[in-house]
Amino acid sequence: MKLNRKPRGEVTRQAILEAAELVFAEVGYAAARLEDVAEAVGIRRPSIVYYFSSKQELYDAVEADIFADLHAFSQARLKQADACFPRLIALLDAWLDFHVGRPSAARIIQRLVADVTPRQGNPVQYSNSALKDIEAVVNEGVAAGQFVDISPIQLLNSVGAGALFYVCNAGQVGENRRYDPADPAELARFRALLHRLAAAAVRGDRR
Amino acid sequence: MKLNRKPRGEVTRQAILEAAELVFAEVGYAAARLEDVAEAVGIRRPSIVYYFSSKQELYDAVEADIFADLHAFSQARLKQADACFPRLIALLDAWLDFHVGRPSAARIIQRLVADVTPRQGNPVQYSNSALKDIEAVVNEGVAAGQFVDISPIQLLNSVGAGALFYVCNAGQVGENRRYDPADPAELARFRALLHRLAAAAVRGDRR
DNA sequence: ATTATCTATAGATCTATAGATAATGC
DNA sequence: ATTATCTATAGATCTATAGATAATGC
Repeated sequence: MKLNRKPRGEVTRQAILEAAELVFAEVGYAAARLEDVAEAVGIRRPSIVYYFSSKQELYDAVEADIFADLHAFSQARLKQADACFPRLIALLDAWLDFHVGRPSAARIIQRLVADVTPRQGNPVQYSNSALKDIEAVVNEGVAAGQFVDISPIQLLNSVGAGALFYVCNAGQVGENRRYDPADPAELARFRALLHRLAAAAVRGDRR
Repeated sequence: MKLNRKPRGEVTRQAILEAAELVFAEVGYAAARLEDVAEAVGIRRPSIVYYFSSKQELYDAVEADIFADLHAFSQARLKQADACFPRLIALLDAWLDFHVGRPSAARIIQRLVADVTPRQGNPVQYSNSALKDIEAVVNEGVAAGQFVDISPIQLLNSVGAGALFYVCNAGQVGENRRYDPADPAELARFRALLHRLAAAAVRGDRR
């Protein structure tokens, strides 16, 4: 049989995927040049086609990879929390840590949100797992009577958006406001802020 | 004298600016085609050059216009509030209402945040006014001892990001989660949520 | 033999530019 | 005369494709 389809090329394939993520993140799909991806990998541009038959297919693979990893990362964190609110915090922390550790993923998602018609017809083809993650956690809390009645999407758009902005905006706010999102003190401060916001979002106004 | 530089062409110039904002918002700078801008205006592509000498210059004009309008809109709202917290709310509401009323502007800013090196060297060339607006309001509240000690940029990245996401994400969350950001009930709910978050952000954890 | 990578080039697309022409206002 | 718009085209870029060639593993 000739089904052993995991030979040496797998290394190249993975290298292309990683390089492509960086390039797409930096300049976006349209401005991204396969030439740059190839150069980063150390191969010639047409060799990419051996693994990904088109630019779109390569981009799709990158996006699919990001959301698969984000989902797996989130689920691992969620396993460590039982109660409703700690689970929400665990998910938000997972997103924050994921994006801080992989800013290229954050930028790609940030661009995805900006697009009017992403994924041609099915905008959540790859992102659906993340949406379902937060829906599950929020609905669970609401059902248990521990959260006020809040829409998961509204929570996503407010508190959830924070992790992306925190990572993407670091170098965008001008020379004198620039910060390092991975700096422990800076990150701890932002995390504490997000936790306070999450509490305010689901526990209602208790002032 | 021949300095009366505001003739009939002004109408065309404005039309180009508006059409360009829509096109850039929809697909981003690189994928935007001047052909589409021209078509929307009802002129031929090369005529654009009579008003804007290059694609980049046209884009810059769009971005400058957006931030100038956002700043003016914000200042008008801020005039109506005196106390520190109401001023913060006034600013956040201004941003929310501005983006809801002009989603193309929201998308362009959303893309701006995703870019790694926007504005080639000076990323805040046009956005600085917005950053200064929120800095002023936050620092004012902190100085008056009415807000906890919070970084304006962290507030921007958390609560401030919400307005953009709320507008941009409306059609991106899948068929069954889609919403209309301009729907009064939906908007009122989101606004109330943002207000709660703003309170939690600046007033600290008072539970 | 199969897998992986390369050279060379066709084809598509878009911006920018040159230069002609039409419309408008004194 | 000045202002505004058009036609036609050069030039730059990038992706996709065809087809050759090299490297690897039985």
